[in-house]
Amino acid sequence: MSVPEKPSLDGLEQKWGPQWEADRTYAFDRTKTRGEIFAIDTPPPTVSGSLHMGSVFGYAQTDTIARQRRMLGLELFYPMGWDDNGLATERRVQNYFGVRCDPSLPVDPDFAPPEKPGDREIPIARQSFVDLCEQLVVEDEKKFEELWRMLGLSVDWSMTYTTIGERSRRASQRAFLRMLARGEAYSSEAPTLWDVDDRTAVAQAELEDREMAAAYHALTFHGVDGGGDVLIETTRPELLPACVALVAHPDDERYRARFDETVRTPLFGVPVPILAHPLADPEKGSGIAMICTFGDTTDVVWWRELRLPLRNVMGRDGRLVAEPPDWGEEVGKDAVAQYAELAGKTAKQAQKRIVELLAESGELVGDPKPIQHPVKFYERGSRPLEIVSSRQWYFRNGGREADLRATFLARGEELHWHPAHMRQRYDSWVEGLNTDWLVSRQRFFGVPIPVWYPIDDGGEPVWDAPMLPTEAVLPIDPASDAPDGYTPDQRGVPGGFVGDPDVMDTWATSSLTPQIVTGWGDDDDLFTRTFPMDLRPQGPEIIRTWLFDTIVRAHFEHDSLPWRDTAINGWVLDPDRKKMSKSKGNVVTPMPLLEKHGSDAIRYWAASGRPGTDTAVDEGQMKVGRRLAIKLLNVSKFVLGVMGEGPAGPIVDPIDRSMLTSLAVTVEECTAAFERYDYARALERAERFFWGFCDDYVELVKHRAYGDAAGSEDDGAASARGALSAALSVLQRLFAPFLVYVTEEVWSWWQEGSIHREGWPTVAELAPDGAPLVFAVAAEVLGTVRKAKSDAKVSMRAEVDRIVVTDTEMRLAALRLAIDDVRRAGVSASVATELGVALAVTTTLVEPGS
RNA sequence: GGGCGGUUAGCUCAGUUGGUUAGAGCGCUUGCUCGACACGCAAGAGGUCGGAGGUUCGAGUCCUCUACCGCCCACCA
Repeated sequence: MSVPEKPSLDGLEQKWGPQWEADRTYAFDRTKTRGEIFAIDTPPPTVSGSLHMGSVFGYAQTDTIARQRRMLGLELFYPMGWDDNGLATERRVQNYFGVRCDPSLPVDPDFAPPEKPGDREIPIARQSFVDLCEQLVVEDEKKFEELWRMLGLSVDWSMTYTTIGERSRRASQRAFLRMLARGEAYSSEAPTLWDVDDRTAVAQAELEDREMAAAYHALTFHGVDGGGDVLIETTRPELLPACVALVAHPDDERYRARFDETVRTPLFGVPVPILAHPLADPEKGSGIAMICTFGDTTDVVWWRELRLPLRNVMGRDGRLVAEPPDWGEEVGKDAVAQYAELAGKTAKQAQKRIVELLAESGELVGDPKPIQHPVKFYERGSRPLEIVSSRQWYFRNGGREADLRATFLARGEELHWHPAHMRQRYDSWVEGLNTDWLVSRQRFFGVPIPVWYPIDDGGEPVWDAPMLPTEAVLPIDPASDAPDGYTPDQRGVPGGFVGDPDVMDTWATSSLTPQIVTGWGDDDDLFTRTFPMDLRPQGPEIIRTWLFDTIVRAHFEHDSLPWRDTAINGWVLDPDRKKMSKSKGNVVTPMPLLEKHGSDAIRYWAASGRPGTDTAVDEGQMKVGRRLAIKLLNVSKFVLGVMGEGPAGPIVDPIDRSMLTSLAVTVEECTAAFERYDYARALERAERFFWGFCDDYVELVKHRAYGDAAGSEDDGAASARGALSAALSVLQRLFAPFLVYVTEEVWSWWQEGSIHREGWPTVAELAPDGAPLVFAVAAEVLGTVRKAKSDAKVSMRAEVDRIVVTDTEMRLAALRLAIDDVRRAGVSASVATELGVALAVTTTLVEPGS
């Protein structure tokens, strides 16, 4: 046994981190079988610069559960990954180096990124861009691992994966091919939500609404064959050249007589029909809307259901296309001339110009009326999404099939949610799905879609006849590999082939993390030992993406859930309880806080946040955690100190057994709480007992434990030492999942091996038959004596002549069993008891000088 | 428009199936250097548990209505 003279928290991270690594304390033993393993599908954090407090919060909570399960004797399968593929990384590379990917450029072998990003982004070849992405993520991932190690996450770092890594690409492409073979993946030319800055399609799951200022513009459509003018209101007058119809509600009396009539658009004079559709809202604007291809998703529904023609004007760069759409033969040159005023302009510029033109022609009625309305954005985007028609790959997810939606709702019910109410978010998301999952992205740093297309004799790709690789050759890159039966020089020539230019969305790969980490398809032995996994911990904001998508993939591939339980952590708020966001500049970075308060203190803060409950970054709470850790150092030093005074045990004294019984109750509560994934309650229970143990029990028995009682040694002293050491062992282990460094330190003072590989405390190892009242009453009496001394403003060491305790017979009987400990803890000459109805204590202090 | 969560001491939060004078930490006040602990210890002040009604012997805890805050979802011309 070796206890430092002056215990300290400083340097514990640097001392134990390398030790755990050297001892392989958290290494996974793959000889264990499925029932002996607890498998956690750890979220791979997005690699985009730095981790934030929200990640620290969630991962620290998960780690407490991992550690408690490990102490229960389960073998932890707990790998960490980095989600480095995708647009987040591309964005970061663009900003970090000041470059932009232009896939039309050839590779410049001498290319080197600028020292500092310039004012204008430098266009570079695809491969050069991908190289920079790979270079930067390696840097970032090093920093991420450093932080996680400092935080004390008990992952097996030898199993780390990345979503751009070879294993992930192989799994992702294999799953894609299998879904294609089963008809769960398909490609289709269709209207698609499009980000004009990133120049890629985006999925429903990546949308967010933002309140934007706009204005209703009232426009006159002209009746033909004697029909009167029709007034419509629109927020997007610039899409007038894309107008294909007007639409009103079938029951709307104002327009009922005019359905199927033709009117002509203002400025362009294009004939369009007036149609009826129940989605038209009589309350909105003038009750009749213009349908354009496409202003919003409602236009898409109308266009599809009313079988309208396509008149696209919006280009993929967010500017109106050069040529006007096909308006039919009877529309004259004037219309083409009017359109030339708009061609090449952004939506905003075009709107300004067309409003001027409409005002001049007198077809704009009154002034535009400003409104605020929600507009769809890509969640990372800065300009509103447009809708363009394009060929894309989709995975079926129930967006177009009610049966499949019902299947996924049932999967949601099958999953155990912690807290349970988080399932509501899943349900409302699945119920609200309206398209299949769009997985292709017109981007560069991602898993390529493993498909080629033949090129016909006319030089056009045959999109409907994709050529596929065999699973054995995966992963492939269709941009550099050639399909079977072709040679590389046939790329891009008639009769040759072309690779699919797109990559998969990052979620199309990260939705396979359970398959990737468990070795699906690569390591069948590991797979059967670990899949389906036990727990998916994650944040609430990615239920609709990561959690749902992962369920979709496992359902199709394995006809099962990917995991049994999910624990959804809360959101982290800034110290003023505002949502943290980079744009607000209130993001708190973790490393300075870890260095200031210590890892255990940060973990304590995180574990104090209830499951699923939003929690503010609170340095006060971190200080409390630090204080707890210090207390654990000191009380451990005390207990181990008195153990050096003489033999420990057997535990025969009633108050010793009473304390241990009370601790046994705490152990039960902590164990039950952890079973429900409620680490916060477990911490709170352990902590509550611990402070009572330090403040009351230790004070009550310390004199006896020192062996001062009847000279040298007696049974009482041995009993106290036995109880103190039994309690210390249990308490150190109860705190081990939370305060990982300090518990390892104090454990090392008197035990062999890591505390993190010790058994979780059990009721059986404590005295389950003590009378809880003995310790409780003794502590209460001691408290009143302390109050008397405090009121008298004297030291707690001040001598007392006489303590008289009045209470009920039952409580007095309990007290008598500990009366000598109470007398000495109170520094009193005597303790007398008197029968009464409730606790009352008179404390007679020895007069100073008497 | 639909749904979920929250509203308890100045602040941040506990309060498990309804049960004696509602808890903790921080902050505040007053003391205390005693053989674990001044990165400490002890004691104290401070709340009619958002509002209204109801069930019950008894409600912070259950029911109804309501206000406010946060979030999720929604076809948003």
